[in-house]
Amino acid sequence: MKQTAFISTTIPYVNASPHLGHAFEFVQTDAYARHMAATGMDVYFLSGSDENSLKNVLAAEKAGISTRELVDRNVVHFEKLGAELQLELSRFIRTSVDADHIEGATEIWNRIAANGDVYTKEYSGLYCVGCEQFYSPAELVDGKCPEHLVEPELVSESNHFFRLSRYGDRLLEAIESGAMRIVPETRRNEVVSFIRAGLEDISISRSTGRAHGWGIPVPGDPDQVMYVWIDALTNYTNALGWTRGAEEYQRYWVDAAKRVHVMGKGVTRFHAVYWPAMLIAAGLPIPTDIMVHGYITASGLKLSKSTGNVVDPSDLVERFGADAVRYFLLADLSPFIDGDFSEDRLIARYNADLANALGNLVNRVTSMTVRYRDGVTPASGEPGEDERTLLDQLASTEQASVDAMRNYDHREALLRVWDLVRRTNAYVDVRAPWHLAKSDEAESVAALDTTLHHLVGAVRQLGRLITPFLPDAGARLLAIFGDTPDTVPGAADWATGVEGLKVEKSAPLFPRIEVETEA
RNA sequence: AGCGGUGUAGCUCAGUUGGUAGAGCAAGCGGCUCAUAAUCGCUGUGUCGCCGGUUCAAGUCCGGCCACCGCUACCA
Repeated sequence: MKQTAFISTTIPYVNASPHLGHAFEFVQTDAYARHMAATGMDVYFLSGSDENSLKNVLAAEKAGISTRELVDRNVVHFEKLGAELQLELSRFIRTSVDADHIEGATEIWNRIAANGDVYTKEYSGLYCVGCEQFYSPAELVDGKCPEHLVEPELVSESNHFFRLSRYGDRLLEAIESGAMRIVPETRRNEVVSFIRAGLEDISISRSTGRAHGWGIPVPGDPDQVMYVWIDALTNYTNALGWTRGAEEYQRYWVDAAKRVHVMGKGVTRFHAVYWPAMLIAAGLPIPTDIMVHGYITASGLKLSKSTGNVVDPSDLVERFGADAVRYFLLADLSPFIDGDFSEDRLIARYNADLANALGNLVNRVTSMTVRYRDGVTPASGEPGEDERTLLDQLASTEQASVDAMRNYDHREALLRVWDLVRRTNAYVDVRAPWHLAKSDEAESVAALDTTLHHLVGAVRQLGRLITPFLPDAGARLLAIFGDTPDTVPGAADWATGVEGLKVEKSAPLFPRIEVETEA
């Protein structure tokens, strides 16, 4: 029986087009999901869109269209980006459309209420009419809304509150016992100190009027709609159909070995505090892993529409391909802290690692196999010291890569895979097959056979190892040998099926990206 | 302000429990020709942010300082 796992991205607002940050989270999460699957787990990978936000309502009004229209129009860009980046999604959930989401959010609300954790309270705050949102005094600049530069009004409203204050100890226990792991450490520290400072209850509803009638109604209170905490966060379990007795919920949430949420640093608290507290209140299992990534700047500047510093990930995929974009995001950026994007860096990475190191390796190996052995991988002779060195590298690469991914460090994992790429290129030079091919002596013939056998074996393993990160490239590489990711054995059995593999000369896996140099 | 973190080769970063500073990229030199002008080997005198302390020995522990970043609630 396979172990099961659940993993999710956050669900972005769809009030604008996706930017590179969304692509980063998508690709990271996809790599984690594929890697877990590659290690034998049965994985459910969820993404979706947060459509009930007031921001969408305001964006629609500005555009002069209905909220429904805006949301339907924008969500397409996100789904399209997911497809372009080759995400292996189990589902893309839409919070304003999907009936099981609305049902699930309602049911969670009822469960929390039944647990005595919902109550009504007058909430008053400083409200900016222009922004249509409340500000805390700390957020104001000279007592004024930073956006509109007007003093906000003191507005009161009766809201439903969730007794978050009751859950501090249980959350700390979950974190400290390791039941809920927060990665990286620094985010964990932040969460712990936040909880230690004492939790206050949070408002979980808005007046229907203020929400412009957009949102999921609060059960038994038509004057209120659910606020984002319950509405958006519950998508994770709702997607699994938990209110409908769905087998998927049991399998991928309750019985799962891992329940992983991947998110940007800005929403850590909601996922590491509010959400698990609600789950505990509702009697559902809490996530096992909270993975927090950083933000991306572009050429040192914050991504922002106002500065015109926008990087459109779809455009990058179109120009450089999904492999190049995925590789840059996964190999060049830290999984945990802010990173910087520039086209130069993407191209440099692509050319150095994909085109030169790996792509050329595949090319030289296939070329030699075709030239010296008519494209049929020979049986190996007696392996020697050079082969042992190569195989040691294969074993340690496999292990290091798995260890790194266990800690969500995709950059480290790829770095280690490329150790094997380099080692394999070095092996070619040490063995110099082109010299061996010049002699008909039995010894040389056997040495060449042994060399080609190990080269094909190593390259095939590389195809398997890169597949979770670069699914398309992995598949294309393996196709050269008539393999698919499923037909390649693990590192320990690398030699299985190598003898007799037919190899055809093929076009370069990763054509170099040529940059015209300025005069 | 409180709490947490970062500051290591031109660039991006590793550096377990203290023991003569590392990787990749870039750059230079040499080799090879199977290969996408690719590849392989060799090459770094780096004040390990600054000052002081502990120690036979500190990037690695302690104190102070400087710079930058994150969190401190209903705001990605």
